[in-house]
Amino acid sequence: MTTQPAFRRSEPDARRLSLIEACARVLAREGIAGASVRTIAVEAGVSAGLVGHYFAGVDALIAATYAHTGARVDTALEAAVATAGEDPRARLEAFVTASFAAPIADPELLATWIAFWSLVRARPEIAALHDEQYGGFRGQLERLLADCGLPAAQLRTMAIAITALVDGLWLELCLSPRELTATEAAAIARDALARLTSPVKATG
Amino acid sequence: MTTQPAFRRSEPDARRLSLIEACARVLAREGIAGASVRTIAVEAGVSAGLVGHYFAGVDALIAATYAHTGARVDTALEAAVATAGEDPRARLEAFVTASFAAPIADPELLATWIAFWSLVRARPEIAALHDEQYGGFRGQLERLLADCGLPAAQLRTMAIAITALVDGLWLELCLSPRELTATEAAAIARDALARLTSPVKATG
DNA sequence: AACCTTGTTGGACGTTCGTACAACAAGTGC
DNA sequence: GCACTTGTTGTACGAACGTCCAACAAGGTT
Repeated sequence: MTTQPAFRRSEPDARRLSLIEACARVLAREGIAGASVRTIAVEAGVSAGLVGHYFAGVDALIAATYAHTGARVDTALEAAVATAGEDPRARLEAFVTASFAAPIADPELLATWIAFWSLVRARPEIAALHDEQYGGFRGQLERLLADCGLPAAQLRTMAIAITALVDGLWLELCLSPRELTATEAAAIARDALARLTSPVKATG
Repeated sequence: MTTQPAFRRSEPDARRLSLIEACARVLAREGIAGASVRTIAVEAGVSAGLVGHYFAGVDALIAATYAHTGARVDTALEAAVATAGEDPRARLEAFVTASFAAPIADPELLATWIAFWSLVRARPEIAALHDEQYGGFRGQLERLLADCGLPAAQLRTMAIAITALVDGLWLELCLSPRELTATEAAAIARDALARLTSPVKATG
């Protein structure tokens, strides 16, 4: 197919990364069912044996892909918050709505997430990785909420609620983008955020 | 292992059901990676060939398991609403919090859901099944919200928000029950529901 | 220029996969 | 009690799987 030499040597980190990216593409295209060592190796343009050289198995590669993708998400979230300026309220809103725009609102991400979730129950060390990622998201949200003046006693509860809202919207957006558009999802999240964080009115 | 005859004939529907239940158990125990025709057949106590007799493949079996489990969820939700009595508000709250108690808050359900989600992107007919299940949930929620006097213009938006909230909480509850208990998830959902459905206060 | 380290290949191995099919047995109608 | 239908088994087959490893080549060292 190419006139190049049979293989080119890469720096270990670059090769690791190319395998991770290939894994993400395969997961997006064929789902976890098609994510075999061979398929991923072909996608990355390397031999099958090389995958085993860098990762203990497909599970470890999926975990690494999740970690890498999670880091990209974190970066995007931080960038969104930074762009929002100084107003705490604007920063909170930017954080919440960033999940419904590129690069986070991406079906390719969902494929990685689902593949990872499918490993959580059977693998304690993978469950720990999930807890870490989820806890980081919630922690950052708690900080933004505190900056908005939310009482400390409500921080955890409110952060969990907003995280659930964002995750649920994001999931549905990625699963059936024909039923729910990114614009609408963002609008719903903005409105729900306003309602959730406004003081409760007495019932009756 | 048994002194019974080599096989016992079952009614087709009963056999189908036993295969579906076996599939759910395998998904819960080993994840989608372990859900092969052979494994499921052993779990159901039948030969491997019989699975092919009832389902076109593992994907079709997973789809049937999803449909069956979804129907069980619908039944549980209807029962919760019926138990709540006549007050529209109580009925709405019962519907929302039912997801955080048996039989819905069950990691075994999550395994089925994740396996199903992993097929959505690559299979249009499975995506349609998801849209149907999700639409049914949201439709029922819209009816309950309408009974509570919510303006028609807000029905869709509010139902999507609440569905996302419930899904997100349920997902997190099933993924890491050590971090989030069912009781806390239900309390959060109740509180968030109250805030979401209370009139917005003018920003000041 | 000879050498060493190591990323990389390609093929071999045993296992498990999905599928197909002939043989068999449990009901059912007569 | 005999034929017929059909749910069910057991086996066999090719394809794809994960894993291993000897051989090879690229890049750095001396």
